[in-house]
Parts: sequence; C-alpha cells; structure tokens
Amino acid sequence: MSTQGRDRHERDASWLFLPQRKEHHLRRNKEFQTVYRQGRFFASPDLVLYCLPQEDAQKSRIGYSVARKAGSAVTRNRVKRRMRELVRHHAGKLPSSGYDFVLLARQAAVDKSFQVLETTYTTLISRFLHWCNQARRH
RNA sequence: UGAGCAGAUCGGGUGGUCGCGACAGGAUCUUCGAAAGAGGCCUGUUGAGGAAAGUCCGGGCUUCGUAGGGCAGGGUGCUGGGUAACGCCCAGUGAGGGAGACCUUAAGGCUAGUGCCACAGAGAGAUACCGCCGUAGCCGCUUGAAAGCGGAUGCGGUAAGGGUGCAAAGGUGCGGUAAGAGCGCACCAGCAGUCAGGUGACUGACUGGCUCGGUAAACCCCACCCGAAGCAAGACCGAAUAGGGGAGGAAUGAAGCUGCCCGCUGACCUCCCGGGUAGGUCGCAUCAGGCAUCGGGUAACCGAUGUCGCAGAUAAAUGACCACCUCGCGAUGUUUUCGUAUCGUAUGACAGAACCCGGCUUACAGAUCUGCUCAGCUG
RNA sequence: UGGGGAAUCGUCUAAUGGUAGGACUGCAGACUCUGGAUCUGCCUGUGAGGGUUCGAAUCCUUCUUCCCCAA
Repeated sequence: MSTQGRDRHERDASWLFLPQRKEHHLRRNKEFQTVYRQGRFFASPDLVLYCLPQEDAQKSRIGYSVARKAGSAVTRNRVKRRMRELVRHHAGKLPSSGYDFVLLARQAAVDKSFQVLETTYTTLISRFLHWCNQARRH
C-alpha cells in the first residue's frame, strides 16, 4: 500500500468497517428473507449467525433479530443492544465487504450475561472464518 | 408503642473509557457533485416513563362526506359545578359497609305499555290444596222428642295457621268477629298531598285514605350526546418494467372483420403528456406545556405576572466495561440478643417514546413526607 | 404502530338467563380362541377476577391468552 493510499485510509472513515453505523445495517424485510433462505448458518444454543455472500457489495451489512417470543420489548431491546456491542467489539474479525449477515438471538440468550455471549460469538466467528477458507480452497 | 385510613413525592447518585440517535456550529482535509450542497471529520448541547403498557373513553389534527330536519343504530344515566371534551375530576344527596379515620355505589322511570319469574307449589296480576267458619239437605250415634255430636257432599265466607319457594299482597301488638281481614287503633315501613328549608338531588313537619310483588347490566319510555375513517391519516417528488392519451412519420398504408365497396380495429419508429408501483421527503414536535408567586373559588379549576425550553427513532437511537458512595438484600465469621466485620449484589420492581394531548384501567422492589383514626402504656 | 375478532371436555362443535348436550378420542365391561367391528357404562369442560340477578356459559365490567387485517 502506498503512502498516499494509507493517508487516504486513515482520514476517510467511510472505508473502515464500522458495523454500528446505519449504512451497514440490513433494513428491509426482503433482505432478511433472502439471507435466511439462501444463506448459510452457524448455530449455538444462544445465538445464530446467518451469512450470504454478495459478490458486488462494497460494504458488508449486518442485521439483528430477536423473536417476539423471547420476551417483552425491554428484554428484546437489551439483547439487541448486546449483540450490536458484540459486533462492534469484534469488528475486525468479519470481512468488511462481500457479505450480508444476520445475527439472531434465541430465547436462551435472554438470561446470559455479556461475557458468556462474547465467548459464543467468537466461536461462531471462528467457525465462519474456517468455512470461508474451505470455500476459497475449493 | 402497636394496628390502620387518606393524600402526595421519588423510582439510585457521582466520575471515567469506548460507542449510538438528533440538533447547532466549525474547518475546507477527503468522497460524490458543474455548482449549491450532501456524506465523512472536529467541537458543543441533548436523549424514555409513572405508568412510555393495555387501547377502555374523550379531544386536537388530516382526508372523505354533508342545505336543514327526522328515522335507524350506538352511548351516557342521583344533583350542582369544572373542562376543549369525556364513560374523567371536584363538591354535595340517597343507599350499603366499618368500632373509627374512612370506604363502596350503572343510583332516572315497572303508578306508560309488553315480556319473564325454571323446579317446587293450590296459586308467581292472580289463587283456595290442607285448614278455619257459616249454611243446605242426607247418613250414623244418642234421645220419648227437640237439641247435640260425628261423617261425607253441595253452596258460600276467609287469607289468621300449614306447606312450597329468592319472593305469597304491608310488619308487630291490642281490639274486633261466625271465622277472619287496615275492619278499627298504636308504633314502624311505604305511597299521595300541603307547608317550610335548599339552585338542586333531597330533608323536616303535618294531613290523608290505609296500600298496588320482583326484574329495565329484559324489551322499552324519558332526558342529553354522537357523520366516517385514521399519521401505514394526508401532501409532495418519483426509477425499472408493463400499459394509457396526443402529434408526426411509415402512408398513394401491412393484416383482420369479408368475395367486393363503405366503415371499424390497427402493425413499426420518433417526440411529448399525465396516472402510478418500489423507494424517498415532508407531516414531526411551541405546547388545552412545565415550574414559582399572587388573586378568585369549599374544591376540581380559572385568571394575571415572571421564568424555563424538555426525545424525535423508522429492523427503530440509551449499550459495554470500571471506580467510589448511599439504602436494601443474601452468604459467612463473632455474639445470648441488640449489634458489628468481610464478601457478593443495581440481573435491586414494573417496564421502552413512535402524530400529539386529557383521563381511566392494569403492573410495580423499595424509600420518604403530611394529615387523621382506634387500642394499650406513661405523665 | 393502528384496526378487527375469538375463547365451552384431549379434539370438533350445540345450548330463550333455569340439570352444560352431541360426535370422535380415552378407560372399563360384554361378545370372540385372539384382535377388529358392534353393544353397554364411565371419565373429562364454560380462560381469570369482580358485579347485576332468586339463579349467569349467556348480561355488564376489568384483565389474560390466541388469531386475523393494514405493510
């Protein structure tokens, strides 16, 4: 990478993958449905990570989902905020382009603390990266 | 000190690191752009509730409809007031509950009409089953005869007693009578009228004839109120694809209805127009606003003055981590107990704004304040 | 977010305010060498609280749960 490019990279934050920002969120119900239907998933008792490769996408996007059965509005919001915090903390581990993700919380995730969710999330991500490498080899 | 009643307030605090939404400003570094500007960047400010909930009422606002009135349908239902309005609030009245502070109350009209009151019971707008009493003839007993006693039957009186039932035609007592009955009297309850007080619901006094079941959260009657739908309302911009309208060319017109003529439909290309989907922008937060003081009012509330500016998302912004403090809770140690030490714990209640307000209802760990009642003890 | 509707045995459904009925299922018995079919009997219910009424599945009210529509 040239010095010019690095300057540009440092100053322009739009190049970075900041998944807490709005433009990296999945917004439309249709997009969620396509990810569920055509994507691959990695599951644990607490969380499920769906992913779908998008070849022409400049930025990866991620959506969060908590079922209505999981609890009241307060608990659902809390879980969603924790998931968003997880993604922000481990932003560098996900590819910054070419994928749509959906992170779905199961009912067991309601009672879990942030640290427990963090460990399960990291294992999910490592499994996802392992799958990526396998796919690239083929 | 204990038990309780009513009302009001709060719903952890301080600080730090990283991060999110909105608004304002800055710089002109960078991306897009012809520019204006937008995004990124930097700085600052600000960011959930008492119920934000349920969606049970009422209003604003928007679109549609509408001359006016009525019917239908729905709602409310003691009186007076408050309010933008309400099924809400305040004050009062009646009824019920509590020892009391106080609480509860859909509480107009069955004397406008209709319906219903199962089972039981003789009878549930009407009654005589068992009874009680009178009377008529008959039978039996007794007797010299009459009278008397008993029995069944017919006719009549009665609503005392029995029984049924949630409820049986005012209740209790005395008189009265063949037996009874408000038939008469006293008290009580109810009804009607007159007078007095009150704006009124109603209350009090007197008089009267003595009386006429319950049910309207049954139909209904009476009084008052109500147009419908909802911010995903509505307004504006508007891609792709398909389709619509117009003009011109093709055109001295392809093809079809049809063998011919008229007539009708009308292939392909270019330009223009409007509707409208995806999507986007606005609507979108300055208010029937909060707080303080003063004045009016018993109060709800109203008026005046001053002051404050207090969320605005749209897969939906408040989170993660750390330190300390305070109250509570739990565990452990010590102690007869009071207590005290250490550790853990804000996962330590209910719960997340979605167009905006006024109420109601429901959920809620814990803490605080004010007034009042009852009981016990002490002075 | 807004609007609309429903709740009756394990399931599907009836029931003017007056004993909650029927079908299927389940259990027991009879019949049969055994099973099925058939017959007989039994079990099991008004979503929760409060009110009106002599009496509520039903009327009124407050909650709970579920479903549908608008996208």
